Amino acid sequence: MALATRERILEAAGRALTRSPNATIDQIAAEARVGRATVFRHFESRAGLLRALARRAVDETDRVAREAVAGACTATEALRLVTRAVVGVGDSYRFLASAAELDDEPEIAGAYQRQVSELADLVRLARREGWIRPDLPTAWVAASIDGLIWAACRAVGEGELGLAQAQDLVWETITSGLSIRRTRGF
Amino acid sequence: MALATRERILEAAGRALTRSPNATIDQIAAEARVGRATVFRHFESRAGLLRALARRAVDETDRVAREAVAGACTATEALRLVTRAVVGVGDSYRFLASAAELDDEPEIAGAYQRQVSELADLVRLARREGWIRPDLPTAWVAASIDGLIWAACRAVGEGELGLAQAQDLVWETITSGLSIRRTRGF
DNA sequence: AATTGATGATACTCTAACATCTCATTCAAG
DNA sequence: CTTGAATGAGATGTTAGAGTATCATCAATT
Repeated sequence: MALATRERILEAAGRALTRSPNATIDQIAAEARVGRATVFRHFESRAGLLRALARRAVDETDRVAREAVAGACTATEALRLVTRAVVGVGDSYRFLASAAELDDEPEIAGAYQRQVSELADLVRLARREGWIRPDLPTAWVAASIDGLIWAACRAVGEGELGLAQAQDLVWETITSGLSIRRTRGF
Repeated sequence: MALATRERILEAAGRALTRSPNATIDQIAAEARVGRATVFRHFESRAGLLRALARRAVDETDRVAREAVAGACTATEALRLVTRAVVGVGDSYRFLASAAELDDEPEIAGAYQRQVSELADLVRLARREGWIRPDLPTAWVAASIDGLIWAACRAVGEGELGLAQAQDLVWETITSGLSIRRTRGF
């Protein structure tokens, strides 16, 4: 049952670290209903566990994002699908936000940078398709999409919104904003 | 010069904790160009320092938000001014995002809850004025404004955007979203 | 010049959490 | 039933960082 145990520990670590980013090995072990020693049998150290967990989140995000891009004809459609997909797996990487230790991990930090810049690339393509407002800098468009995805993941995690609802709302907001449309801005 | 020193330590702590949320007292003291002992002369403990810093951020945010509300005739205008104002002081509370220790401080956690619910109140009022899209839940509107404010503060902190520019962009995005307007959405 | 208060440097203690090790137990496979 | 791998429990070592205490120094006031 080695694999199942490892998986249980990772899931428990995700939950525990989302609740409190400084969760100790003891707390994680308790959350996984596992002896503390067992955690060290599966992961060389706390840092190793964090690394594995982060790698998992990055990989899963990459996977669903690539699937989404593959299923889209236009960059705009890809952006929509990627956004939906990332909100969908957001739970698995919410803990990353406050995992300060991971800044020292070049692999993880690099992967995050890559994902952000891939999002910016997508934005640039959508801009060429004429879908992005020309008056908004690409950096801001990417940043605000990121911000809205985070807001949605948090709201889902807090139980304020359902997942499907949150996925719809994020794209609606990206597309049209929060205020009612007028023929001319107020 | 006790006051000036205390202030120096608080500012340095803000910088250090924004960089790395688990910054040690030594690192904070070094950042403030101050002896480690001096930190303990001004703050009873690390938790006390964190508390003081958080209180400061909460108070400053409250102050500028109230000023903004006072200077507005409509709830919609108040929402706009509050958003600008909070982005303006965002630097002083960026460290709060990853300060896990503060979840245990009822005073701070409560103040944050209050601010969030005050934002929701403002959203409800703006909704009555007919400015908020009726199809979006209030919780989501508040959450996404929060998310966009965070995105703006981060972008400013990273040097990707200027402060004034970020303040404009946040409101533009809240109002109209990121895509070009069409008479009928696609 | 003497006094006072704030500071810096340093040495020290203490604790929480990491990490290792041992041993008894469990449980599935043969 | 036996065997062996995985586990749980707990004892032990180790270290980083919090917090305390002391003393010399410096600057401002008198």
